Amino acid sequence: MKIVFAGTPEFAVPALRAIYETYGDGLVAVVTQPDKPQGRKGILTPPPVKEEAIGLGVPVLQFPRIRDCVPELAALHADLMVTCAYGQILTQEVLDLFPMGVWNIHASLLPAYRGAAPIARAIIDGENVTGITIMKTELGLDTGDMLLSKSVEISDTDTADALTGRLALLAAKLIPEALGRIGSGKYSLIKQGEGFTCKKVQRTQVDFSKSAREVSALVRGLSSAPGSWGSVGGLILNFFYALPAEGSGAAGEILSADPKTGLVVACGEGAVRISMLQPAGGKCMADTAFLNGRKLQKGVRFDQPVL
RNA sequence: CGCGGGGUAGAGCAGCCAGGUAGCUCGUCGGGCUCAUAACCCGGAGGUCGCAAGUUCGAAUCUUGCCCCCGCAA
Repeated sequence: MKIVFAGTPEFAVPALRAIYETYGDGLVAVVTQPDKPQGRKGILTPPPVKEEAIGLGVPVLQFPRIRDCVPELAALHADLMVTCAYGQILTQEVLDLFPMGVWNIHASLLPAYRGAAPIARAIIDGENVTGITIMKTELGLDTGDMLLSKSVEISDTDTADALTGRLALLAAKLIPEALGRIGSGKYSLIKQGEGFTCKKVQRTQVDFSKSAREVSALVRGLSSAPGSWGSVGGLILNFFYALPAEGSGAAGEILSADPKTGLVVACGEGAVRISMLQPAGGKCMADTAFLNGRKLQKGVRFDQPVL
């Protein structure tokens, strides 16, 4: 069975590795997004999947638009393709290249959270369970029939990073099993019910008028990318971790800001302790470390987002 | 040449503009007090002030060059 793997970010790396370990040379090529300029200096950075593929010695293909590169893909004469956070929409032409189909690894329990950023969305929404679904890819966005899925619990202290890591490992565990079934031809698919599609998440200014629970979920869901932030006294702070804490006050009011108790900010309902943050120009640090050097006045309020 | 912040003790910062004894908070180590502590009191250790050159009697501080880190934006 000749397999092509299409994926891009860190999330796809364990799955790629699992396929390589199971099928070895059966993994004939890895398709990934082109290197993108990153950072202030615009350094061209290869996506994680590319680096992993090179390490494994698997040929790498990077198409600016995969739909324009059907001949190159066809030349591989592969039997099937696995996609995992590849980052490009496939066309029917692409799908038709693979006799055994194109299969997608998606980080949610479909039909919930189709589309982009399912992991961040699940945390932000306060879900307590999500998972991995492996499904047949069709033209609709994550609407194909499901082969198998497995759930993972979300704790109310989870960050997107942590959850992404766990889901990536689960994906790596499931994909060999899925490919085994597909290879044997003995499998059945389940149709998806009514679902919804979510959009990409953006860097968001925290609205402290929401409840502590919601604020915490937002911060954890966007940590560490694309991030949530707030501004107080002309200072921009990126938030990495926040949990509900004791206290109450006007939304955005700093209830405590000393190195012992940490940074506690009042929300519309309850309060949150922002325990990991990053000042503009600085590194990510604990609130206690931050407060050792920068004094924040108790009672001062964080700016509310302008709508 | 996209805009901007920064590099001073293990951590986070002040000091720089108006050169002249290396400071603060936290941590750490030792001692004291307390039934107790995110408590308090006393004491100690710990620093090539990013690197190099220059100006000067004297540079963390002024000048020039270089290295590194980071926030936005893309």
